[in-house]
Amino acid sequence: MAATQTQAPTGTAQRILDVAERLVQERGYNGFSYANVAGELGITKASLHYHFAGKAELGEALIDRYSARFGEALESIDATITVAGAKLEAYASLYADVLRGDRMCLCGMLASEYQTLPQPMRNSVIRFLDANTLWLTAVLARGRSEGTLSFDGSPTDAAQTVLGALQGAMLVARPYADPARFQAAAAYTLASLNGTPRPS
Amino acid sequence: MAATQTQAPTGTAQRILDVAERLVQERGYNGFSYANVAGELGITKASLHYHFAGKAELGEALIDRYSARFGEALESIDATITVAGAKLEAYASLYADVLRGDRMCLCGMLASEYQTLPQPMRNSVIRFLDANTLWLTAVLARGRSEGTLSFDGSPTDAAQTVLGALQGAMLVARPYADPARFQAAAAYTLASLNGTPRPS
DNA sequence: GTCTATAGGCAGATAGAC
DNA sequence: GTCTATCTGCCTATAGAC
Repeated sequence: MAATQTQAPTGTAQRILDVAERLVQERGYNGFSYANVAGELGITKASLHYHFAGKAELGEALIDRYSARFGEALESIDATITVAGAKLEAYASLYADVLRGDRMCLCGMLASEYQTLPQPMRNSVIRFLDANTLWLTAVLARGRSEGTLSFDGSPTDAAQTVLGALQGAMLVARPYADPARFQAAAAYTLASLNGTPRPS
Repeated sequence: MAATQTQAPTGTAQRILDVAERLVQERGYNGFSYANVAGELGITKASLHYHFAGKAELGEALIDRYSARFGEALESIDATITVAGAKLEAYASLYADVLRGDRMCLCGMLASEYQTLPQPMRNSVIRFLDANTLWLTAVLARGRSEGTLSFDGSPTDAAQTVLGALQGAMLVARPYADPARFQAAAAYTLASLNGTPRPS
């Protein structure tokens, strides 16, 4: 806990992660290079290798930090919102915030490149998707048992559907640079979970 | 119409497109190279440049052929299926077929890489998405006016939601190499459009 | 239409000075 | 921690022979 860092508010490693994260979200893991990151930070490629052994290690650190931050956001939702439907809206707005910066979800982007990723990065992507699915599953199950949400089938299937629908809504909204397109799809998806059970 | 081609059932250009298409669907536009394609076909990179001036032109040809084939599939659905709900199921099964080959939709993959694509490819991706949205919009509007489908809001919003949900379902199913994951999400999405109007 | 040969550039990565 | 210098390899692309 010693404050050996007096000059910089954030260390170099953090700034590297910040720039690389944005580049991956915008261009993909196969669409950015060490030269891009170094150029933006005004340092050399060699310096990057001091902080992250290689591109694969940087990529792994990227996902782990992103997952941790996302996990905190989910905990924050759980701590401040009790109604299931409102939790889902807060969840969707996390995605909307990402899209507003013309970015794709980091792990949605990496999911598209999954087959080209080094194994450690694959594992981290799966962990992110699993964590999100689990959180959504819990919210959906709770909401249905409380009678505020309504859907057929298992909560897990519904959770996977919601996760996919939000990721896909970002995917197709980005070429149009139109956040409203995401908003409409997100609202539509969540609306299908509201209300009383459908008549059979 | 002269049959100057006697040996090969399909020309070299077609086989280049076949291989490149699969590679882009599996690995993305930034994840494949001329060397990959040439290697699989047993020809040289230089030969590729005879058929396609550059990677950008190959990419454009890829999308245009894919869009044409997809358009034919949609026409086939229109010609053989009359019920809106069944049309949507047939549409979803087009995606399921793609996913079964461990592939992403070509244009879903390219949508993720949109910001790195040359302009002509961007235009072609947009055309694909627009064509799909238009087709879905017509099916959804017809289904609702006939009373076989039920949804709130504009048919266009619903169409964009369905398109995103299916693309996203492929996106998140692929890391798990689990087509059932897509099937569940697709079924769930389409089911939300069925039945009688929800009670308010 | 396919080849060999090669250009010119950028990729990720390393050694070693400061 | 950051630098210069350099390596090796792959990338897209072209010229020109066959």
